[in-house]
Amino acid sequence: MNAEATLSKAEIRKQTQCDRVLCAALSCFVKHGFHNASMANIAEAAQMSPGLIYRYFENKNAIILAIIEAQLEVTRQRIRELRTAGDLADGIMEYFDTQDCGGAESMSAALFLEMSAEGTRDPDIGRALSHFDQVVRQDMADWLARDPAVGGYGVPVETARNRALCMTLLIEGLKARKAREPDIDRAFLRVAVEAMVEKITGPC
Amino acid sequence: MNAEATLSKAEIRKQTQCDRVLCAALSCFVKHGFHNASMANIAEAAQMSPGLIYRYFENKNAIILAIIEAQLEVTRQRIRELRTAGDLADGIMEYFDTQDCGGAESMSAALFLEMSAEGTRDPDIGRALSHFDQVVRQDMADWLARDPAVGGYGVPVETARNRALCMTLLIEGLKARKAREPDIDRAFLRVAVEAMVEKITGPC
Amino acid sequence: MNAEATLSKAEIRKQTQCDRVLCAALSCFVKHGFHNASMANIAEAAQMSPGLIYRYFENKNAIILAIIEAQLEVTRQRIRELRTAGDLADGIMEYFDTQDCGGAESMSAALFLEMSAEGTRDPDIGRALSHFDQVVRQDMADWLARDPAVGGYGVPVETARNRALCMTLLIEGLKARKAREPDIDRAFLRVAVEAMVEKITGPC
Amino acid sequence: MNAEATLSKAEIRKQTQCDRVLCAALSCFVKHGFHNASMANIAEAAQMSPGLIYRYFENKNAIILAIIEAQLEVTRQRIRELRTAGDLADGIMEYFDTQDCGGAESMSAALFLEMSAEGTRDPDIGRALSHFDQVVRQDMADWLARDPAVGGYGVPVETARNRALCMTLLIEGLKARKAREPDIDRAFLRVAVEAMVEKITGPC
DNA sequence: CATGAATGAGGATTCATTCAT
DNA sequence: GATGAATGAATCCTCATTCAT
Repeated sequence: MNAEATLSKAEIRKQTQCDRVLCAALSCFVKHGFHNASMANIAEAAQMSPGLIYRYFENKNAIILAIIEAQLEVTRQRIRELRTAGDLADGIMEYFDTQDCGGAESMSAALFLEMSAEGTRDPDIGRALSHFDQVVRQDMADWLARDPAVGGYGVPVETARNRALCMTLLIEGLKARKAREPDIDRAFLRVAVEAMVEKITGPC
Repeated sequence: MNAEATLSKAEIRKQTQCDRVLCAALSCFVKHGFHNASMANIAEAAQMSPGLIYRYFENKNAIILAIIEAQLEVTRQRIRELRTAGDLADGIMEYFDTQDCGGAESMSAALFLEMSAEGTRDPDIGRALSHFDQVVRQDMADWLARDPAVGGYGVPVETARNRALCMTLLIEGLKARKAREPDIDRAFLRVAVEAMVEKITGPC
Repeated sequence: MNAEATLSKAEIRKQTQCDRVLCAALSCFVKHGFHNASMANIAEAAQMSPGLIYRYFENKNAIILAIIEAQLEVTRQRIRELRTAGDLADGIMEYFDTQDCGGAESMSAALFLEMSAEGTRDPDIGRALSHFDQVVRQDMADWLARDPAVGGYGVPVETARNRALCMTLLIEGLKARKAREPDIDRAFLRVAVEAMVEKITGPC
Repeated sequence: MNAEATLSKAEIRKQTQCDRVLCAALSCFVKHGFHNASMANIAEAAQMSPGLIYRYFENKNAIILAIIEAQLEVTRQRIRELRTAGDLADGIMEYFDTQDCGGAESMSAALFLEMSAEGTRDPDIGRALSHFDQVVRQDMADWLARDPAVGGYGVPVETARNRALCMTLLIEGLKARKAREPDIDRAFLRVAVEAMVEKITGPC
């Protein structure tokens, strides 16, 4: 019991420290980009020594891996919130608007793109992203298939996964746009999003 | 005449060398990513000494800038070809299929994403991409607005630009997918693309 | 107390390391010249890795800047010693004799000239040298103006600054000579110095 | 005769080309400093190809050597002109005022210092400077010793060489000043020069 | 003669990672 | 656990010099 409590305390500590690193790393990656953010930058942002980071993460790559994994939960939560939003177009526009909120809770569009590219080269990252997408798309499909009475769109199960893929294409298209044209006229963009959303939620 | 021929020869040489560098650089960037490809890599791929590259390009950055500009022409040409393609969905699927053809004629999806992210940090790249998008989207809009008799879709001019934005979102969404899930079931992906395309070419 | 001691230890370490770099750099600059001394040379002389130097100095330029500043103190001290020297001509001859003592405490004549030239091109160095000269010339003027009873020469204040300039011209002339003709007959040189010194300390 | 004429023509050509390089090099060295001026800079200034320079000079060092030699004549001429100047102080102030005349006929103060430092490291340059000084100082001595009736100062031969050394110290001191404090108050400087000159031309 | 493309070694600087304290 | 000094390989870029044309 005593031992267990001690261990637990240690584990909590570890978790806290990991979070601190992750949080700092995310904000550095967002600010400078993955390749230009140095471990020294991260250490400073996390208010710890560079050496200490290596107690919690094997190397720089492991940090990015952990960030991707952590994003999975954030994203699933966001999808759950999408369900309760009045309008899907609004919900999806959020992906354009909020993705680089100064805070550290979410990847910026640029970092998202950078990671996607990195996954092409680094198998670990590739796998992590693949898993991420798998889970997220299933969540989306489940939701689209759900009965409208409980906030779904009643899309037939067999189409739902395809519509989820449409959503993915749309959302990722939006992220690319956000990176390339952050000041695009929002109203104009929304019209485009609405058109696509109609197709996603519409009849087959 | 002689002088002209001499000058011309020198200019041809210069053009050839520039192309060699661009070609080599593109393949290195595609293979290793922009940040991980070193000038030494590029020099080796171009079969020249590192120093020589600097006779043709001011620095590493100038090389991607040139690549982006070169891509503009490739892309406009591709759009022109889209017009003659029987089916738009097929044409757009090409963006998924052909983007990292081993050769050096085209950016891979990953490099496209990387550049988009980079444009966020580097103003020169940002400007180049912005110009790229501007031109390409206008080309698309023009085409969508053209009369069906000449291979267009007769979309009202005022909607055409918005539909062009939809196409952009779709195409960039596809590029992200290509990077993250290169082995996705093509048929399944095509269904999604068709759905979106319908919206783009359909009635208002 | 403990914290204070720890901090102090770190600062001492930093000071020691800075000194080590400065010392090594000075000896490299003296031996090879500023432009031909590489950071690798300096690192080797300082028995550290090249990278470590950058923990203590922002770049190569910052090193000479620091050397110049350090020289200011050395020079002021030398001027103070001049006062107690029996004969000013002897004191000034020291500038010819001791300037490239093997050790690292002082710039060689050659490095002095090199820095003076460099100050023409690099504004930071220019400013550092300007400040150096300002302070040193004032010290000299103060001393010349001081009452002979306390080791001065009783030169009227209004002339003292001009006589200080004369001393500067003489000393810098000597440094140039040292660089160009290190083996000049000392006795012969001393005669010349004496002649000039007479003018500096003599009546108006 | 024909052969001789041809040879002569070739030699004239060679001389012209050498001069062009020397002129260009001097202006580059003055502008950028010896170490920062590249052969490419010089070639551009001389309006010839880099390769061609090597037909006339073995390497960069040989250029500086030739410049030093060429300066000897310029300097001797200047000394001859000094004789006719009404006032020696004025003549010497010229060394401060005209040394970096935009043109290429004369070394800037900075380049003079740089060369002096370089002579410390490069034996060839060292020898060239040594010879330069030898000749120049003898010219000065001769002049100081000459009868006032023919524009000299009638300084006893045995003192004249020493006074010439004084002049050298003064002139080189001025050059150092010019580099370090180009905007010094000229009137103030002249007072100092006058004081020293008095000693040089005065009675023993 | 003349060109200027080409070389490749060398320079300053950065940074992920380690390890003595 | 925590520090941060230390390493050293790797990066981008420059430039004196050569040589095919």
